[in-house]
Amino acid sequence: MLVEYLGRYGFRVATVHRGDTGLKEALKKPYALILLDVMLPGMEGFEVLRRIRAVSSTNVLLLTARGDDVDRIVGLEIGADDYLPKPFNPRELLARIRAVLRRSKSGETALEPTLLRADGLELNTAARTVLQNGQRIYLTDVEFGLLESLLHAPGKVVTREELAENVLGRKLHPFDRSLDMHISRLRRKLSGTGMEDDRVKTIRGTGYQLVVHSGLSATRD
Amino acid sequence: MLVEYLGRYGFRVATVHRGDTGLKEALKKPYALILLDVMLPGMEGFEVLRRIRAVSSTNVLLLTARGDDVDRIVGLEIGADDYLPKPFNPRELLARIRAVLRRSKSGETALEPTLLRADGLELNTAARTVLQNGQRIYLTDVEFGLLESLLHAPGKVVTREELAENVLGRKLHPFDRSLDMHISRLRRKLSGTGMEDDRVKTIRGTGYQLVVHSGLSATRD
DNA sequence: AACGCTTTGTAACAAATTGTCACGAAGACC
DNA sequence: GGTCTTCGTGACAATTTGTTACAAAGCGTT
Repeated sequence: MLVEYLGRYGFRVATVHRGDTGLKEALKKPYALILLDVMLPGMEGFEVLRRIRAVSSTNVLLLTARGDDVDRIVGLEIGADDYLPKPFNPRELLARIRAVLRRSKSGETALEPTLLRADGLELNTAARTVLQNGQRIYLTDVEFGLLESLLHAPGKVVTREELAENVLGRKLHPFDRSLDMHISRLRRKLSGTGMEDDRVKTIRGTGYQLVVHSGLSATRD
Repeated sequence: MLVEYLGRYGFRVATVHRGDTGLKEALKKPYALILLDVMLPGMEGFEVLRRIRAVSSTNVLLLTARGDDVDRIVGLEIGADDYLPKPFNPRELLARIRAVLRRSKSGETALEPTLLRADGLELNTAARTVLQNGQRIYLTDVEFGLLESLLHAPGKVVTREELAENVLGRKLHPFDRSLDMHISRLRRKLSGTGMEDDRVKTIRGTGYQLVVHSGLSATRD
C-alpha cells in the first residue's frame, strides 16, 4: 500500500519484510532514504538502525509503535533522522520524507550560499534571489523552483515530470496545466528586459531547457 | 503537569513542593537529575543547590524566572548544570534534560553556551539573547524558538510542521494561524533596523527560510 | 497544402495560502 | 484586586497557485 502511495508521488520504493535482509539490502545500494519499522521479524529495528549507522549515514525514518515514546527517544538518539508513530496518515509520512530529504540535500552544515549561474542569470538559493544581467527580478516560489531546476543543468533538457515532482511536489495528472502556466509566467518575467528569444525553450513531448548562449558555469562560492 | 509530560517520555519523576524537604529527598536517593525551581517555599532554590553541591554532584537543572539574568549567572556559578527560564515550553525542557544527561554520561564538562550566527544575527541559546548587528533585540519565547530553529540551518527551508512541533510543541491544525502570527511578530522585530527585504522568507506551501546574504558561520564557543 | 490529432501557451477566473489587524484569554507580577 | 505581557483566534486583504477554456503551434498523413 505504501509502495503504491509513494510511487504516485514519484518515489521508487523497494521493500523487504525482515530486519536482517533489510539491513543487507540497505547496505548494498545507496538509497536516498530508509523507512524502518521498529517492530519486524528477523531483527529488531533498533539493531538494524545501529548497524546501518555503524557504516553509513543514509537517511533513516523510523516507524514506531503509537505512543511509545521510549522507542522514539532511543531511535533519535541512535541516529534516526526522524520518526513517525503508527498509525500515521500517508500525507504526513510524505511530508516527513520530504523534510528529511530536504535537510540532507545540501547538508545541514553546508552554509555557503549556493549560486547558480548561466548567461546573464544568477540565482542564489540561500538568499532566494535572482539577478538577470545584474538586475533583481522577483519570482514566486514555484517560479523560483522551476528556474532553479533548469539552472541546475543549463542547456540540458529537464522533463516535465521531473519539474512537476521536484517543484510542485506531485505527479502530473492528465489534464494538469499548472506546470504550463508557471512556465508561462516565468518566461514573462525573464523576458522583462526585452531580451532575445525565449530563454526557456520547449522540447515538445519531453520538457524544457534553459537556453545558453555564452559560456556558462554553475558555481558554488 | 510536568510529571505527566516527562512521564510520557519515559522519565520517572518524584515531586516535592518545598525547598527543605526537596533537599532531603535529593540527598536520600541517587537521582539522575534534579529539576530545581529557584523560587519555592521552605528554602530558596539557590540555597538548596548550594547544599546539594556541598555533598553531591548530581545533575541539577535550574528553573529561573524569565529574563532574570542574575539568577542565571548565580545559578551557573553555584554549579547548576543548566538552567531554563520560565515560562518554558515542555519540549525545550525535555531537550535540555536530555542534553544534561548526555553530557554527564560522556563526562563532558559543564554547559557551553551555543552561539548561532548568520549575517548580522547572533543568538545565544544559553543566555537566550539575540543581537542584531550588535544591537540587543528582545524576543518572546516563541519568537526566540522560531529564530533558533531557522538559524539552525540558515539559508535553508524549514517546514511549518517542523517549526510548529519544535517551537509550539504541537501539531498544526487546519486553521491554526498562530504560527503565522509569531512569524509576523518576529519579522517586525527583526526589521527594526529597516533592513532590505525580509530576513525571513516565506516558501509558500512549505515553510520559511532565513535569508543569508553574506558569508556566515554557526559556531559553538 | 490541407486535414486531423496532440501538445503547449495563455487569458480569465476560482481556490488556497499567507500576512496582519484587532481583540480576548491566560498567566505573571505587583 | 489591577496591569502587563504573551499567545491564540477570527476576520479580512493580498498574493500565489490551480483550473477551465480556448487559441496557437507542432507533427504526421494524405
